[in-house]
Amino acid sequence: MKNTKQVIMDAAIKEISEKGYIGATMDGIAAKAGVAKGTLYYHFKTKEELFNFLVKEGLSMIESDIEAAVSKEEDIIDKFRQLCFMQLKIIYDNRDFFKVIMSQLWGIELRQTELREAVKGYISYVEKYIKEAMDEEIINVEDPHLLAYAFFGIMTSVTVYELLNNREFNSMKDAEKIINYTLNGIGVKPIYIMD
Amino acid sequence: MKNTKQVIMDAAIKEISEKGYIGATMDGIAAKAGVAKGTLYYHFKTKEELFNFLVKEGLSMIESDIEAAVSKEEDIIDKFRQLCFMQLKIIYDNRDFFKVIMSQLWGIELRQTELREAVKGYISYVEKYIKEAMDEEIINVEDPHLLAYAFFGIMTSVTVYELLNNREFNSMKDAEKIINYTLNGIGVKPIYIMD
DNA sequence: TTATTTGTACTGACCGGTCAGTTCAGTTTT
DNA sequence: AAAACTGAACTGACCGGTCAGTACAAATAA
Repeated sequence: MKNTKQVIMDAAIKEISEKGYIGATMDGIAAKAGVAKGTLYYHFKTKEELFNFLVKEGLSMIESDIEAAVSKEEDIIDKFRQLCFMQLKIIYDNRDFFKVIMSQLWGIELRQTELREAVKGYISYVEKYIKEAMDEEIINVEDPHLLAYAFFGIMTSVTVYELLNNREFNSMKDAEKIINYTLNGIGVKPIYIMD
Repeated sequence: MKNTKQVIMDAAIKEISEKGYIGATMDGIAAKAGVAKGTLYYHFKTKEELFNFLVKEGLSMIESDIEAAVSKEEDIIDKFRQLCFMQLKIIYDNRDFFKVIMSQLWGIELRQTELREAVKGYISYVEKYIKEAMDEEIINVEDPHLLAYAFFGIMTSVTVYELLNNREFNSMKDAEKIINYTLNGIGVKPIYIMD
């Protein structure tokens, strides 16, 4: 039998990804988890606590997965490639979790501002690699901070893409395309805009 | 005196951008609009109807604004530049509306699947321009469909960026950078990943 | 024994939606 | 001109359903 806390968290991710934080009900989560409502409150004091725990767990899991894959590579180009690829893969594999993040990123409630801080931390982590790649002259960007966000945006689009076309995202192949666009751009020849 | 329906819609955008659709209350919207709750129901049958109306209005407003700016340009390069720039500008200028869209894009409720269809339509509209730019050999992409989504993702990141750094996004300057990355890429030299 | 889980029943705050009534700028009647 | 009427816009108290969280006695697992 699986760990109850984990079962509850998976159910919560599913429920919240479908209905949003407020729309998700504790009864619904209990039903999806196949446990009694009391069990939820045995493991988590409140709905809010369940949510915060789930976010923290999920993000740190993702970060360590990426770290593991990236640090394994020796070559800096391979590292950067891995970073891009792993992000796409993990987001695709954890679509529901990512939907939870995306849907809860925008408001002014405490849980949302806290979530944003957590995401900010994650983006900084990516930025670190961008800077590293810059130092090694693999890539060349004027504003690595802005780029880290643009990067995050591209990742987002994967989930949007899959959601809007409900066709399976071919992570291997499509990741390759996106990495290619990112590195080489889409312009036929360099075009400098406005100055 | 301003049009009441418009006042209500502005208030609703503000409220929903802060609390999400379910978190937003009709009482809260009424308070923000400075009208009685009954007035809301005089103009809109239900909360859902108010939301749908607001989304439809907002998206079509954005599309026509972009269309106006883009079609004004003669040169195809200028058109593409305008498309990029206008998207960034409009999203930045209508942050709250965009937050509403982003927070409601993810669930399985009817209003959410409908919203996704609307956004899908908008992305197709952008894709049309990408294809046009391809035909004119301004840009070169293997998969314009995927690119249109990546494009959408980059736009997203603008709002995330501003939200996470609560610093003003310098739309003119930062849009330029993003357009530049998009066209030229960030790679120092072409790198072909995995094959 | 102790920790965990169950299921039922309950509470009370909150919120979408209702509706009887108000306000008031016109319009018609006398 | 004064009185009576109309209808669109608006008001806010109220009702009914929903749901987070509580309570707890009994069962099961470790």
